[in-house]
Amino acid sequence: MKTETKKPHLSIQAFQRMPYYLQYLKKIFAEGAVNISSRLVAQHFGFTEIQVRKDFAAVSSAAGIPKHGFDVKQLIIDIEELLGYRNTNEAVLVGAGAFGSTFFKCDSIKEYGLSIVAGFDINNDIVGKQIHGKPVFHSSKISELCKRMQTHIGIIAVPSDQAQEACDKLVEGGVLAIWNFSQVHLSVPEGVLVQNENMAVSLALLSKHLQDKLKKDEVIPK
Amino acid sequence: MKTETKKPHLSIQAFQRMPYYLQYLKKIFAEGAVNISSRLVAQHFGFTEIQVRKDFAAVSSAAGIPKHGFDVKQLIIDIEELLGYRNTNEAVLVGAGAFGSTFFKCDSIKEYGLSIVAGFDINNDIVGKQIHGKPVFHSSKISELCKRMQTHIGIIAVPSDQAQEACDKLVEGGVLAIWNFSQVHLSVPEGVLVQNENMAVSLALLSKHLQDKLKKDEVIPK
DNA sequence: TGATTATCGATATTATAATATTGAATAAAA
DNA sequence: TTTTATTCAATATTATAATATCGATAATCA
Repeated sequence: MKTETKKPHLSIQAFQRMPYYLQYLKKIFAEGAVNISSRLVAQHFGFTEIQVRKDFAAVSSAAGIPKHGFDVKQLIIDIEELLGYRNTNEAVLVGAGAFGSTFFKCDSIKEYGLSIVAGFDINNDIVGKQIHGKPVFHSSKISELCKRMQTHIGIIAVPSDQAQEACDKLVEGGVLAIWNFSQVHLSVPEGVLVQNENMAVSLALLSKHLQDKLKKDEVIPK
Repeated sequence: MKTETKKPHLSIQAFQRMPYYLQYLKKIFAEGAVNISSRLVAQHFGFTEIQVRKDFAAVSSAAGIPKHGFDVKQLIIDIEELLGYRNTNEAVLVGAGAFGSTFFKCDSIKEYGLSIVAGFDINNDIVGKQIHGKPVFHSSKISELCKRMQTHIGIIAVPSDQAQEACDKLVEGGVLAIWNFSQVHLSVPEGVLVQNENMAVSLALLSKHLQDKLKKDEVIPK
């Protein structure tokens, strides 16, 4: 009898932990592990085991077994399914300069189901050329080409003052998800997702921790 | 009489919004704005005005004035102070290959108070050379040189299977904050911060949104 | 076969963050 | 000077996520 367990709600936070679980599970599976307990997983990541159990319960089709733990292989299948690494998504890149063009040669992107099919830029030195085998068009063509190619993902790697304009063109071209590497907030209509990758935010967190730490050690030296 | 307002607690979420506020405030200040109301800021970012007021209250030394709003210049000063953009932090880069070396030429990093002073790698083709004027040493020297240079920030840009080892060496060298671009969880002793920059996580979020969106539009076409 | 123990799932509690409500303050207009 | 519109601050509420508690289950061992 198949006990089709109703999956609990998966929070955004939990969703973001999934790639980490997946990477770890794949590693221990390759090393021969068949079962894994929530306690061991929790120890590895520094989480609580309750959290790990809840996370697994929210994605897994098979329940854990007392004294045995969870089926590693099944978990891998379920998480890969959830993350959608199977189906490949096509994306375009806006801003193919020094920073942006690194995306063309970045292999790990492919691994996670993203394929960059074209680049756009306003610099005439690179427009019309190919970078790592991918064509670079002028930015004025963004909407037109996105529509024609049915592309739904856009990567923004242009300077901040050009980001909103690039974003608008992508949206006009039917793009539904934007990976934003500029440092500005992007306004988009409802239904379009902006995923921000903001260096300034990360650096602020690093810098704050460091300042707090150094100040503390100064006052209370061991 | 100076009303020294006791600042409310600043949540991590709120802290991460600060770089966005700062960028926006600087822009409107350059355009001549002296005061700004929480409503306008909220509109720009798609936040609620209550949230904006709370965020500002948590960092600003000056309260907002009814009918006038907040002093733009004062906010800029307060947020810059909070984020620590004034003082520069020195960092080392582990993994100076195709991806890692882009950090050397990345200008925006400097702007946010980070200066990369050296790189490390295990590839003998680049060890001993200079990339964009910065020396690249062999990875076996990480701890030793970090100690000598008193560096407290490390950037990890090596393949996943080498990340934990690199991390350990940095920690041994006295590094207190690690910017992790690998896709694995890093174990560190208490007191050391790991800031993850995980492409897999972002791509998962993008991919999920897209799948949900496309599936929905398929079922309920407009 | 029965006791033991590791591990699970479900429910309850607490912590954190976002939003709604209310009343007060202030600049500008009447 | 009084009124009005706007915007603020403080408190209360709700939403979200993390953690703690407890009873149940299944493999192991006596």
